[in-house]
Amino acid sequence: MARSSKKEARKESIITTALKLFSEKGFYTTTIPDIAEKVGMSVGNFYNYFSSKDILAKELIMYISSYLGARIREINERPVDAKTKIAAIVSMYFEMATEKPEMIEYFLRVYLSNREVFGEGCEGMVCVSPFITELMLFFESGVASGELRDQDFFSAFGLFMGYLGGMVFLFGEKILPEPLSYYEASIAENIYHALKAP
Amino acid sequence: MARSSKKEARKESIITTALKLFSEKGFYTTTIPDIAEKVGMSVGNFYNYFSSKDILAKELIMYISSYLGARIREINERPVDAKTKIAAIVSMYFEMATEKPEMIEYFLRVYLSNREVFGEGCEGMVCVSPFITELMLFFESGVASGELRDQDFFSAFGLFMGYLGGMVFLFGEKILPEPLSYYEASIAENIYHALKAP
Amino acid sequence: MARSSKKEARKESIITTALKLFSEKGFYTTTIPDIAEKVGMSVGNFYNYFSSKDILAKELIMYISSYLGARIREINERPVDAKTKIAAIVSMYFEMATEKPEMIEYFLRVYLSNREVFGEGCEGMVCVSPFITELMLFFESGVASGELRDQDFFSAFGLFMGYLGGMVFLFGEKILPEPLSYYEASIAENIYHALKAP
Amino acid sequence: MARSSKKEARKESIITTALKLFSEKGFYTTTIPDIAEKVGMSVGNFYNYFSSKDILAKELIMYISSYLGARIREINERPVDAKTKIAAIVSMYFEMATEKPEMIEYFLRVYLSNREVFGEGCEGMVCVSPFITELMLFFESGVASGELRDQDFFSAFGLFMGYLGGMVFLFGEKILPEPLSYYEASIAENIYHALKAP
DNA sequence: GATGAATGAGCTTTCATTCAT
DNA sequence: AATGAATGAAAGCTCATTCAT
Repeated sequence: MARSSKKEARKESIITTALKLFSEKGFYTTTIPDIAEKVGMSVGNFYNYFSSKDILAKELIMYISSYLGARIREINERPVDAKTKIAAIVSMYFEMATEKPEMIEYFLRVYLSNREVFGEGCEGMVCVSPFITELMLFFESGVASGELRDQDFFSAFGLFMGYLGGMVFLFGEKILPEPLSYYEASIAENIYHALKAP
Repeated sequence: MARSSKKEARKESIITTALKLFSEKGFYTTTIPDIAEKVGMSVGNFYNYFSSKDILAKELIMYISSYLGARIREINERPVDAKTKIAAIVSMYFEMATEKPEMIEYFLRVYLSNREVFGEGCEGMVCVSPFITELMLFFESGVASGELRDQDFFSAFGLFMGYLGGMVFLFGEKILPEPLSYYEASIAENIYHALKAP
Repeated sequence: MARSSKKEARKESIITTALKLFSEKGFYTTTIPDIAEKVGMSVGNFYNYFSSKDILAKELIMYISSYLGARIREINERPVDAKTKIAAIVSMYFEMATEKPEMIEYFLRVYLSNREVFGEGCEGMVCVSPFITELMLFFESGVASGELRDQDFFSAFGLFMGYLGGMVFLFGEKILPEPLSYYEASIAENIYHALKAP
Repeated sequence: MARSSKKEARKESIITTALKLFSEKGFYTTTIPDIAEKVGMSVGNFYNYFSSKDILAKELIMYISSYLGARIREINERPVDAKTKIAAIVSMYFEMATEKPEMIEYFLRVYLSNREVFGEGCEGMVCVSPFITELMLFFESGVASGELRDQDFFSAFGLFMGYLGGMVFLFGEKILPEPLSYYEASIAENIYHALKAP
């Protein structure tokens, strides 16, 4: 147990480090030696944990998707109306982008932009399904309760993810004159207006 | 004159080809030999037109930004209300994404996701300003005429670009069950609801 | 005693497995982890039995040579003429190549083709002497009895081993249209004609 | 023309060098840097001539097979009897093994012993057919003229190649007490006895 | 005796870029 | 303006071997 838990910890450590490096420097400009060195491990040993760079990348996106999915699920389960949930999701997303920017940056800059890497094994949205599923549940329950307009799911999903992603991009590029939290309220409002039932 | 116009044509040909390759295969997986070969030119000669791969990448994004900016300007100049303009912009954007996907894909997958490359020379939004400027003009005139709510520009900009970009991503990943045009109306409506004055 | 016999069994198990893997996949493309895994043993423990990959290789060839030598000795001891012995040797060799191909394949593909590995410790024919010695005895007794022409030993030895080895190669490459046994008679005849006294 | 002939010369130089190194040190223990250095070329440039180590290996065996085939064809065309041709082939083979040992050593130690490498692209005997074809022609014409016994081709082929190969092996291992030429006559005689019509 | 994580040197291959022609 | 051979640094990955447990 000491054995396996130590190995588990080391694996976790690679995940954290790789996430940081990939999201900061990009997938192709981050090398395995970079990662190994920052973890404090030999290059050879890295491959005892992940059998290739691509496989590491795929495990990372699944890790992130589960994490994000869990955060949204938690919001979904609250006994509040859709408007409040929207605000909570925006707030949570921006908080993550501010405090753990690696995750969202990885999602936006590595996962979405490097098809070649996530090709096989991540067809469609498999690698990202926990997160999408939760968003779908949120939307459907809002429609069911009559709060949200019954529209195509992808129109709604694109709005949510594109909008939030776009803001985080602008933030990451240091283009926004204010911190993300500054925009929270107006964005939540915009989304609510866009989705609410007439 | 014949001289320089031939050179200009050759340069244009590199731009077109590189755009296609970068947007299809990504920046790092496209090599200079790839580009040169497809243009029908030697590798050495390529460097007579662009002094490095990075510089080519930067010229490309400026080329795209000008093109997109011009298309929006043309819409801005029409004597119609903001709601109609929104519909026209969405329509134009999706038409481009469908017919000349290279441009928008390049913007989303190469420009937005490879900081390292566009670092110096494209600080802030310089490389993309023609396009942003036009969007800003659209928004300001809508506010001035009382049609749109007076809100932070970036909240509005992020909505526009993030939303449209997100949809094109989903389309590019072949996740959308319908063609982009199918979503046009509902997306324009969502944007209008999000931005309109109360 | 239980101890050491268990160790002996484990060592035998490594030998058998390594023989199979080396002869199938080649020396350099077979790794110690490959062997250890197939034996059901840890990599570290492997080194308690053989102190290096090269040493394992050398022990294998000696193991094979002893085995082959013993089979020929047994034929040598039969009270029959040289012609019959030739047939018996050919038959035994092909039978082995058909039923335990590892041994002969190892001899042909690993031992004969990887000098670097068998360099020191196997100079000349030390690692293979039991087998050669027996063949020499066969030849000398045939000459002594007047059945075989008195010629240079190596001319005769090369004929024997080269011919049989060549056929097994062709067989291993699946080039022979028939099973080895099909050629047995004509090959024994060819060898006999080549060696017999005028 | 100057261009391409210079490139051709450089390619020839790689072939010669690689042949020497592979046959001396083995396929896996010879590295691309080894080859490049000995040719006086950068590692990168090597790949402008051969797109992989495996492909180099395959081109080498075809090069050798053509060469050997041509030498045998020349003998086949002489207006002499089969016995004389056998002597000529043995002599030619041993001369090559003595003066250009790389070729025959490569054939024996690299081609015959590294299936993995010559797998696809060299199925059956495609990579070696010019040489085999000539030997087949020799044999068939000997049978047609009534000089040689009509037997299975592979029995005869294995005798020829195995025997000669075996001798060269012994020679390469420095096991033969005499130079190859010493054995020439007796070997040609053995082969003739083995193959001749009764 | 047994484990398997860890090391580190080295391998094949790639590619932006240069430069003699 | 045009060619493409040449460079060299660096990348991803492998593997025999060691060693703390």
